[in-house]
Amino acid sequence: MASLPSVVIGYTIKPESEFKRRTATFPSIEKRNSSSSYLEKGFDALSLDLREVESSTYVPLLQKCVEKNSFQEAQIIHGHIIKSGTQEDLFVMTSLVNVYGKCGVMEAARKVFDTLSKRNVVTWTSLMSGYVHNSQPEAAIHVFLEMLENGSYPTNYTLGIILNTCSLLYDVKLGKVVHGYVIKYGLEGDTSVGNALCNLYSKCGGNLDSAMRAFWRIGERNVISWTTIVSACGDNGNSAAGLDLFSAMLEEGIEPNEFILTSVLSLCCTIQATDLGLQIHSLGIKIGYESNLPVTNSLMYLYLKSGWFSEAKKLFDGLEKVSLVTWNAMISGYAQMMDVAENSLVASRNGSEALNIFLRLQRSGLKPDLFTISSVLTVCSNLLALEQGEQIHAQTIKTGFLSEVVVGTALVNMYNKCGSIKKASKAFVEMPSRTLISWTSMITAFAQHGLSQNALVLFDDMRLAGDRPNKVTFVGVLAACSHAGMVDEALTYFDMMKNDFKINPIMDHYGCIIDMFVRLGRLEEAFDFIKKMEFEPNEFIWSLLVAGCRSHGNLELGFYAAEQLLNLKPKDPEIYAMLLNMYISAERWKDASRLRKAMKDEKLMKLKDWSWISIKDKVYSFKPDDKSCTHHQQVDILLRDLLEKSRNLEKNSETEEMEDKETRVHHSEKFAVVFGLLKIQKPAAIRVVKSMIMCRDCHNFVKFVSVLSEREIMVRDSKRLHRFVDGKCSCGDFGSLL
DNA sequence: ATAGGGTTAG
Repeated sequence: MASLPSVVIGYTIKPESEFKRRTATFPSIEKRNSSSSYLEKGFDALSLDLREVESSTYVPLLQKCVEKNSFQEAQIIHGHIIKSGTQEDLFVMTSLVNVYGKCGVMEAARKVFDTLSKRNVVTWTSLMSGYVHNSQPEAAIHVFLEMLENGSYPTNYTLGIILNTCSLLYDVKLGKVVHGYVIKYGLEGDTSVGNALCNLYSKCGGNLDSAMRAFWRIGERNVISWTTIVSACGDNGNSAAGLDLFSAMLEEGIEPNEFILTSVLSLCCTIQATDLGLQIHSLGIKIGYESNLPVTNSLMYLYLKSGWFSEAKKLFDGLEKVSLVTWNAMISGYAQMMDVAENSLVASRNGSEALNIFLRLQRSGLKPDLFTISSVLTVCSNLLALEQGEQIHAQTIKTGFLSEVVVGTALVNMYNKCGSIKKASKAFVEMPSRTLISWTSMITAFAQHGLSQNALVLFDDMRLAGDRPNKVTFVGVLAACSHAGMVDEALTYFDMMKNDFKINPIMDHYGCIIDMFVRLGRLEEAFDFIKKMEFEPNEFIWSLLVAGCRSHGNLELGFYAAEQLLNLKPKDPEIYAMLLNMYISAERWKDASRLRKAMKDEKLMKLKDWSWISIKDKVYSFKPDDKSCTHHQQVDILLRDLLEKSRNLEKNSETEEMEDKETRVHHSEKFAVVFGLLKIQKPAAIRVVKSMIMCRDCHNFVKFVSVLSEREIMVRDSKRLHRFVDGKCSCGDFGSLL
């Protein structure tokens, strides 16, 4: 490879006078028309009668094989060609090289090529194209050099392929050398060269402007040019520009095909331009792509991302054939729905459904790819289904997607969310390469587990590795400082983010700082910081302050913050319950009973309390005071026993509440945790997901159980993850609690 | 006869 540029330069450098920006004249290439009745009937090479085929039919027949991607049929036609003595026909043999390459069998393509007694530039170009098509850019370059040595001159098509080879190699430098050659020969306006240049600059230059320049220099932009620039916009984070270009294309009267429709729909998906997507859907129907699979897949992604689940399901049900992308769309769609589900029961159903679809996909005989795996791992993290996640991990070791960054990052997240920081960091260390997102995931994981020092060291490593942190990375870094109470460091990083990296703080950054002050009991400073924010504090910010004020006994500020919460979410039963508990612990009985009456009148007493626990491949869900579960009696006995023991232990420190503990309704997580104790063998941890925030009583209870049972217990509630070990919770008792 | 496409992680 090292010698390559000089060879290319050696080839291109000629006396100045020879260039003069002439339009290249290429050796004229004979054109030939052919037609055949076989093609109209739709053909099947297996039933071809050799005697009926004329040599002029071979080329279109082989063309059909390319469309059908049928290596087998191409081989049969190859047999016919040999028997009929047509193997000296350059057109036919070039087609054959092309077909074999397109079917992914480069050995066959090369073999045919090597037997040829004469070749022209199209034959060489076809072979190169085959190597590019099969991700063997080095081989393509090699063929190019061979071609030059053989005295053939490249055409615009050859140069296009060479430029695509440069894209595959991420070799912009070599690409620019070729670009120079293109300019000298005045070929920038050529469609295939221009398309390839546009592709080169967007794919590996990361330079949308250069891509745009190349695009607008094309004399006759075809639908491929437009597709290239439209997806370039998407790749470079300017989806809106891509959508504008698409309408510009329509105005130029160029008819869209399935490729540009899918590209443009994917842009709609990234910026959630659902309305525009709808219009494109109807356009697609109008011009005959209603049952086109890739277009339908893209529409499904769009609708699922927009939460239009029934539309997506309609499309899915209407499909006669599905592809892996279809399954992936459905799985990632269900995974996304988990995040926005109204309660955790719905979320768990979505998760189970996603895993179900994963099973159906595998039964259908298709092989999952890296996108499938990363989606399924995300589902496992949301379900806290460590066992399932580990199984997928094991499966991935076999299928070989483990080296993919996307999969590695999904593994880090899965292990982290399931509470296993050791396995998360093992997965991280084993990744062959890392992206900004991988680093960020691991930094955040360390921060969440209270391993602040590790998080900050990793942040330095990341910068040493040359990756630039973004706003999410800083959320992790600030969370690490907050957890460790490192006030000076936190403020330094906060300034570094703003000044050195020019990142404007988002709500989450303020959240970390405020959380830090709150944990330290520096409530006034927390409040000052809230007042300094350039936007209105959200629910998360106020609930941090409420939690801190309760723990540190600043009632006045606490009630103020709770009021702000109620302003933001006026009818939220969770906030009312929290306020009620605050009145009770402040012994403001009058306020408490007034509030309780208001809650009854407004029907705000009903909390959406669900918990669930995932064991093996099943998800078990629980309601408050649940008597419906399968092992109700055993759960009930053990729960009573544990409650009894915990009461004895804390008898003295207990503050009397209005409700009688004997008759009170128990929240769902108690049942889920006890069920876990019964069903999950030691020493495995117990992982429970809960739909609302934990209350103090349950928090204390689980702390106690973690001591008594000597088990690690995790409860992920609607606000944060609580990890109980030896009677201590990772939230440091500063998590917002009811 | 040679050129192009869709999903993705915090």
